[in-house]
Amino acid sequence: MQRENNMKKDITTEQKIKDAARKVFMTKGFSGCTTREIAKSVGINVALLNYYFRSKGKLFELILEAALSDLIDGMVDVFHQDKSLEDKTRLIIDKEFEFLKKYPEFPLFIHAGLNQESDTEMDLSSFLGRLYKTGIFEQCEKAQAEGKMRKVNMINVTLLFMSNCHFPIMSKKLISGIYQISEEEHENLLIAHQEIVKEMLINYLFPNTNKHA
Amino acid sequence: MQRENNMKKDITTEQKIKDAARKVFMTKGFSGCTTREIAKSVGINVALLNYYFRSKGKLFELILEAALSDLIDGMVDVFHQDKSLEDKTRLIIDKEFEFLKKYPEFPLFIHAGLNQESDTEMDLSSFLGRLYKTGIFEQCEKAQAEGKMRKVNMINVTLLFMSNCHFPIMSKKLISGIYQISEEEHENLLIAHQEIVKEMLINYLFPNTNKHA
DNA sequence: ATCGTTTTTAAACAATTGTTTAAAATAACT
DNA sequence: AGTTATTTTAAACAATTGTTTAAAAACGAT
Repeated sequence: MQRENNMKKDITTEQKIKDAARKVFMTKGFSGCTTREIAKSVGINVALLNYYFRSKGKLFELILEAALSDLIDGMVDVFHQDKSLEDKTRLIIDKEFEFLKKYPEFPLFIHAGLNQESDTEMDLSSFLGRLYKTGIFEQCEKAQAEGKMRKVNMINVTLLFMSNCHFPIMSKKLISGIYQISEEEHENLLIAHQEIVKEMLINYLFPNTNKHA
Repeated sequence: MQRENNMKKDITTEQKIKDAARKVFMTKGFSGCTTREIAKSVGINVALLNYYFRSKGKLFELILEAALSDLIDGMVDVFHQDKSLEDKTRLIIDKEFEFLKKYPEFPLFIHAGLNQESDTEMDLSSFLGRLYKTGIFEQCEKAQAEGKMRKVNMINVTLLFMSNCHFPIMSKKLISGIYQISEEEHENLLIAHQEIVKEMLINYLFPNTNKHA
């Protein structure tokens, strides 16, 4: 009965901790930060952190799982719409770039987080069901059977999308470090890249409907 | 004069530490491991670690820099050859996949490592020169002027290559977790993906010379 | 063998870590 | 009001952290 009755300060302490933990974990990683750091950023005592969540690890697991859920949510939102696969492709790339520009630490956090967990392997199987329910796989199968979409395994398709959306964001330091470009130049780079990825993926996945140039 | 005279046990202690540190840092990250853990894996005392390298941070910086150098080396090797851009494309993708399958932690280590350094921002400018000296940029410029290569900024090209080679490897846990596939299935997935990436990038970058299907 | 240098170790350092305990403050309920 | 349950805190906990100090061991040259 911790959640039901907080109408006044509609942001509960538990939620405040989660928010702060998310921010800190995202930027510094699990072992890169301390519980005291999180507590301080909320303005509470360290012990309160273990009062709500049992341990640092449990809290981290919670944040990571929520982040993964957000990731799937973004895809599900688009898949669920009544649009052509080409439109969905453009839409999902735009949404992904927009989201990731806002939270650039997201991809690195996810992957580093999944590799950190030595004890409990996180169960990701539930996410597949949510994707299935959008009907995206059937839509692709149908398009592939009709020759409108290239016959590529859906896991490979997923990989193509994620690779070309997530990596450009997470490689900011490497790319701008090697090519010696400013913050602003990197932003423009990403804007251009977003269009490149859209065209490349559409050309590759739907070659027949898009013979141009 | 630490290096010159070790003909007997041709692997010096300093090098043994570096090797062990590389392995540990790669899999656990900077703050995910301890100096004692590294020392133990070498079979030496902790103090010896600070005797050769001044601190944990210094050692990490060294390892990270070496890894980045390896990354560039792989590209330089291919760029330097006397081959068509299409051939170089295929070659570099094959090499990259081969290398990354051997060291799957590599991409995550690089990016997490670059984001860790709060104190000293690593200088990556030297790498650009090594790429320039291969003549790859001129070769691309010429091909672009002749209409043989799509007019895309070279940084975007770099991004396309790295995205599609590095991300598939580093996302292993996420992908095989969501799609519930085994180790072996993931290996096959990567083998298929390698070909997909090759075809997609060549089709996109060299559209005129490769109109097929 | 002996002396000086380099390499390696054991031990200790102070600081920080995640977590727990017990008490205080706040809120809820009657 | 008073009593109970919930929330929050201060303090302490044992363990671990990166690093240093001083001594020992191994080595090289004479």
